[in-house]
Amino acid sequence: MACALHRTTARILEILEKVASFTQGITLSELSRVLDIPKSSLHPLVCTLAEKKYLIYNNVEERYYIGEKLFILGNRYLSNSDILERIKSVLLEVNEKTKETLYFGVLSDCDVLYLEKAELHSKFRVVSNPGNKLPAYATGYGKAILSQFSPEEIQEMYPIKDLAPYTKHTVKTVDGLNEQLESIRTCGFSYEIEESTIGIRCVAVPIKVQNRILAGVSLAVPVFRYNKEREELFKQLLTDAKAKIEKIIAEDRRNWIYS
Amino acid sequence: MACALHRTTARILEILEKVASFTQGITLSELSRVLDIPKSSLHPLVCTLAEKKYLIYNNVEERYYIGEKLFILGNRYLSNSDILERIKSVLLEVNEKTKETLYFGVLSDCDVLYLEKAELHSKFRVVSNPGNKLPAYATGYGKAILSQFSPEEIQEMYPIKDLAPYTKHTVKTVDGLNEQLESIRTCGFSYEIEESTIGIRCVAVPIKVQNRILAGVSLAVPVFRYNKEREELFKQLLTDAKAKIEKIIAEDRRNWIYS
DNA sequence: GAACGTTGTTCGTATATAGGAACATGAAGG
DNA sequence: CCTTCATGTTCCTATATACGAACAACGTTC
Repeated sequence: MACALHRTTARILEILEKVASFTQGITLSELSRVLDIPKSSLHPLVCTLAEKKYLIYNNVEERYYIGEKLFILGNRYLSNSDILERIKSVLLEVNEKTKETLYFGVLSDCDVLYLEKAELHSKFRVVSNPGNKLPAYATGYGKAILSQFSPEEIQEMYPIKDLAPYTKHTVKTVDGLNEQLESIRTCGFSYEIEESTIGIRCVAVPIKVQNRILAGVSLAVPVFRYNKEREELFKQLLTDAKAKIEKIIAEDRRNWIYS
Repeated sequence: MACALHRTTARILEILEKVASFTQGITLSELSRVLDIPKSSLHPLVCTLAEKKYLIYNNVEERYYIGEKLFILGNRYLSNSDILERIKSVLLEVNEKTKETLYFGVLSDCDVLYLEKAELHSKFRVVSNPGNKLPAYATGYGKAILSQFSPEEIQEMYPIKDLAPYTKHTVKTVDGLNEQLESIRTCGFSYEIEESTIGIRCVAVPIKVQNRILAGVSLAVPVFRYNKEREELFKQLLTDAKAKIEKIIAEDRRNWIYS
């Protein structure tokens, strides 16, 4: 796939992303400034985006918001493949047995992207929701996914020595991260103690396909419901879920290894 | 908002939508044919879309799939506004009391768009999922939303006399639909009996803001769990939920009426 | 193995679009 | 009331992009 980048296309995507990042909406002029694109160039673009409902233009406050069409298309990403549906049912099984929250996600650049979540309706704080990203090094299954990379590759991914701390328990250095990854490689499990969310611990496993780690499954538990016996149960259920999910992905006709 | 449409922007959106509609992926040439756009014009566009992860290009099968970025942006549509979060918690309350599935959605063109859903993990067939669209006339809360329009306006929305049947119980004519809408206007509730999904009945209420119906809430029940006593409970809970949701939306600073 | 199909890719120019400058509008400030 | 600072909108042309045609690389078919 040879790649001739296209300025206008890149701009449209920038517009969508920028508007989405402004929760309270953004005016045309403001958008022109932050993207460094002339207003007159932006104008027909945002008009078309609004016309097609990718953006919403609020006339009275003269601000653009993200539109419903992105929501509709975005959800196709999951519903197009029944794989994720089946993966979710595996998560639900574990959820029923443990009453704890399960996550399934993949690596997306240096972050981890939540795809599916299985939880009971709880009043507790949530770690995250599908569609969100968190730094891979700050999450249990993020580290599980990272564990496929050598210390050198990790160094490349994080050129700066110090990792931005997500909570006060987040691993702070690349060296520290590499130590943890080594331990994951030997025992097969990844642990996280309040590194992404205060009050929450995680146990996670990597999901391998064709000997490459593509995804991870994590079980998140409030610290006060965590103990050694339950940890054993979690690990057993996760090992079971891991096998099922790897089977689901392996059976799929679609090629998961692309470059 | 004056509108000068932009061809390239419209094309990019067409590409995204078309690729999303092909579950099993689509090749560049195929895309060129269905969109009637030259391959050479498409090429830099899809390259950029793939580069930015709005599409995924599978090298080995030479097919484009919908990418993760759309999923990420799409979910912002919901999470950007805490309104929907709060609306969902209202749905969850009703769900806990009834153990039945709740939907919240809005009108999108002539269809109804599911935004939120509250359900127990059940083995039952699902009516739909957030992000999906169904014909408004085939669903309980779709008809609740439609009930704000006069028979003349409905005629305009559905120029053809016969409505495409979704199931064998779907209302078949515009006149029949108008009769149902009249009854909704008088009693305040909308009923659906296996019109969108065989085996499922719905009771729904319209959500009014500034005297305009903007959305609807629906409670979906398997037919065998439906009876007159429960219907009374459903109607009472829905009336309660309706008031809460209308209050949530009314308190919001954001203008929900834009044109 | 030659002929035809498919795929993606490249190139040059005809054409559509980008963007500076100017304009219309309204709100805030002196 | 005039000025200043926002907003969105329009116009014209320099410029970037679209697209036909030709190409390369595979797979099938006869």
